[in-house]
Amino acid sequence: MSSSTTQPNPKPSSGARRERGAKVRERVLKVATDLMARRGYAGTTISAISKASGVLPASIYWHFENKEGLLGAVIDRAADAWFEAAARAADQEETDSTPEQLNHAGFRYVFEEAPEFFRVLLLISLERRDAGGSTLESVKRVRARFRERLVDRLEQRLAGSCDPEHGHHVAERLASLALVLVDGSFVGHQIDAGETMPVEERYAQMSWIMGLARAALIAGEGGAA
Amino acid sequence: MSSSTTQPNPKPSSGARRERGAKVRERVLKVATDLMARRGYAGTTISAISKASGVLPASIYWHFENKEGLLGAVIDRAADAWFEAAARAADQEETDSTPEQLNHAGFRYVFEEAPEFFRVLLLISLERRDAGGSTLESVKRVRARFRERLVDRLEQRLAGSCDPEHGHHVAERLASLALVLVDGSFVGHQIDAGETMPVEERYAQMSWIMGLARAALIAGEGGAA
Amino acid sequence: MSSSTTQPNPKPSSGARRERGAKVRERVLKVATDLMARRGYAGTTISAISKASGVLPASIYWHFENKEGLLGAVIDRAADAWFEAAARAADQEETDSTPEQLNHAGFRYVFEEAPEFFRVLLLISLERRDAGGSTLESVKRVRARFRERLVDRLEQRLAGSCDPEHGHHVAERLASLALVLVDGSFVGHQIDAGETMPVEERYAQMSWIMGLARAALIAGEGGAA
Amino acid sequence: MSSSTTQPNPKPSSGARRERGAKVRERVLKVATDLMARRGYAGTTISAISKASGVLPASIYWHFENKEGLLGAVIDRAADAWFEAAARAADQEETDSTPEQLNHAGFRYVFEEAPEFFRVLLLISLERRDAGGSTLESVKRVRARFRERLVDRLEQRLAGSCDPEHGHHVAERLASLALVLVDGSFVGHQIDAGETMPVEERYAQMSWIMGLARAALIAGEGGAA
DNA sequence: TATGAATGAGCATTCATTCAT
DNA sequence: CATGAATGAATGCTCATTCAT
Repeated sequence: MSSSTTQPNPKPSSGARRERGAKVRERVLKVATDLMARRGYAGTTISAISKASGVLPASIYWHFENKEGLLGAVIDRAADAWFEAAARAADQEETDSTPEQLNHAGFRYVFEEAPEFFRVLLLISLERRDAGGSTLESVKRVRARFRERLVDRLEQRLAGSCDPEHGHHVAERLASLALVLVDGSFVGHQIDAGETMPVEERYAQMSWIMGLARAALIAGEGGAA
Repeated sequence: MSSSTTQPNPKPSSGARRERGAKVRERVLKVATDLMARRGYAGTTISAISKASGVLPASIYWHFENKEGLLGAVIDRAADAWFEAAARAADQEETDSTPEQLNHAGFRYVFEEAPEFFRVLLLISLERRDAGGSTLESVKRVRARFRERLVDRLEQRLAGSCDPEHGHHVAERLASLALVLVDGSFVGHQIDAGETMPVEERYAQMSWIMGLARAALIAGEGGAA
Repeated sequence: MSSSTTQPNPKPSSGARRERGAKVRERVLKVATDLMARRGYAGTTISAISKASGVLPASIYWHFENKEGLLGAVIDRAADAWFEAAARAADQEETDSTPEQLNHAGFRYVFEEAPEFFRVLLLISLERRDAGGSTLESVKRVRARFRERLVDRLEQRLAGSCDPEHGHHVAERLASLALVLVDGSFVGHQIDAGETMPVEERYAQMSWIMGLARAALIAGEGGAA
Repeated sequence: MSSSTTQPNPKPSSGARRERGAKVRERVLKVATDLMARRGYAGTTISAISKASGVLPASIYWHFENKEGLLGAVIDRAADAWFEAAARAADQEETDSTPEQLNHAGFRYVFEEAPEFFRVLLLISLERRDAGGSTLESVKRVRARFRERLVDRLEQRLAGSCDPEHGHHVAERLASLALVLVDGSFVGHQIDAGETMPVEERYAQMSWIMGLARAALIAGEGGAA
């Protein structure tokens, strides 16, 4: 997953050279992610990336086939970071008591420590809807995989509360809801920058709703679906 | 807010001529909204707008000072449309029974009939966060005003269910939640284009959650806030 | 001479109307002279003239056939002002005692009160050397006529000092010198804005040299020509 | 001052490649000087420079930051050429007998061989008076330095004719006069293109006046200052 | 691999000018 | 006469990209 979309010249070369090359590549990727997360794809120029990273344009083109390829790599990297955050959250899960509290660590990571990964995914998928290419597909894949993981986790948690079949259904509905809540909270947070609602409160709101929904679903009040 | 969209009669003048100008202005504005909603600000070129609208670039600059100024007009127009949708929804409200069902018409309008207004607001506020200028402020203002309206409406609806003071508090929390749900649903819908969840289902999900939250808040189970 | 080069629509019209039109024309001409004297012809745009004069571009085109025609009018006006200054200086001449002191009033007028007339002539003739058209010819004509006038005046003054034939020759050489001195002093003054040499000193320098040259020429030491 | 004109070896680098770049830069600079000297800054377009030099606009922008930056380089280059001419004239000075004859070679060089350097300095300083930026300052600096050089040279020449203190004063007055005469002669020559007065005659006139002024100043008849 | 230089298409914007009212 | 609107060519400049060293 992290071995990106396009990579024209990954010659083995001498070793130390290669390491330096990888470092340059990483620096470019970081800067590109930052810029694209703030200005979008079209608003981010190669020369801006060059200036901010100190890597000459021609060198950027040595590491990535073209701007589109660089975008692919940025997306892959964001996806990786996303799942890394999910994994990190999973490690702390043991201590959490209710399923709706899962991912507190992940939530904070995504919202506060490295929001550029989520931002870039969101922004790119809004901005490049009709620009042919695989970007939108990539984002969809990330989201689908994230959702699956969520469903699994929720299913395990619900194992004791209801029978397996019902459990799976409940897990799926909760996962969908979680996605909506995360998306909505993130967007709101990006727009108001915490002015109308601090991150912690957003998290609390989300947990609260997840709790209500879980209870309602287990009790059988499923709403419209 | 609706000032820049329609220019009734700034000067006595000839009439027919001015009218044609206003029509051109409106056509440009519509095309610009469409394009910016799909490609973002940076990705939308004046010449693309020109081609799609049939209005020459130089004429576009007669109607709008800048690309930036055009963006401002686009945002104002989107805001107007937004509140128009809200008003339209309010007219149908009488027949709805529960407060969480309010805005079904508005929801459908925004999600299906004219999603570009919401899209452009969302996209622009993500894309142009650090590009100085008033765009982000405009979007914030629209959202704040929308939220206030929601609070008012909800408060009226809750009048019978609890005492006024508590009612206001409940209305505010429900409004915040509604914003999160609308944002999240919209983003999800934009990304999956209805593949993983049809619009109706998204609306049902939202109503269901709003209902749960209302019940819980009235009962006093307020979650973390 | 003041009834300019091009004038597309001088319809007789109603009288009061015509007077207002003449005022507008004059305002445009004044602003155009100012701007062209500072930014040159190419650097002065119709819309800049419009903004500075409050006359709409379309109206400017009603008074002048095109930008080139406006330039012609500007030059004519500057020439008029130039000769007006010369005439004004001639009136005060009686009190002056030596021929080299003639034009003190004119000198001050041109250098301090209305330098834009000289400036525009100078600038345009440098700037538009190879832009076909009559501008350069106009400037040459002004200068030639000014020189003739100078020669006449000087000849009268020298009448008592030497025989007519010699007198004419001396007057011509003095006139040439005067032109060089005025040009050079003006250019220097425009560049240093009086910092290295105040206007009065420049005038004194010029008078001093004119005196030396007259004495030398009358005495028969004619230099190389 | 000569810094921006020639770029010897800022970095070790490949050599042949850089040399070609420097040549292109020089070609652009030459063409830009020519055009700006004839049409002024505003009248000289980048695409005109491109067409006349065979260098693509984008390449011009590789060598110069701006049109303004290009102008700066043009001015520096003109200043260099100016002092080069002065130096060339100084070499031939030994054979000249009187101080007023100094610079005959320089005079001819500036008036006939490479008048564009003087023209561009003159034209730009008239045209861009209120266009903020350092252009006017640059021209002032060039003129000041030129004047200092003149004063030095004249002082040496006058060493035998009068005491040092008086000599310095005389030299300063003669230098001021020389500047006026050169400016005026050049402007006149540019306007009439030698029609009313051939270059040689202008030079003779200037020498004659310088001789008269020197004699008068040494004799103590200093005019008004 | 990194660098200086080039390239051609495209960008936002302004130009001089015209026309109908 | 003045005004709002249009027009097409040009402007200064940046873009993504390539190439030779």
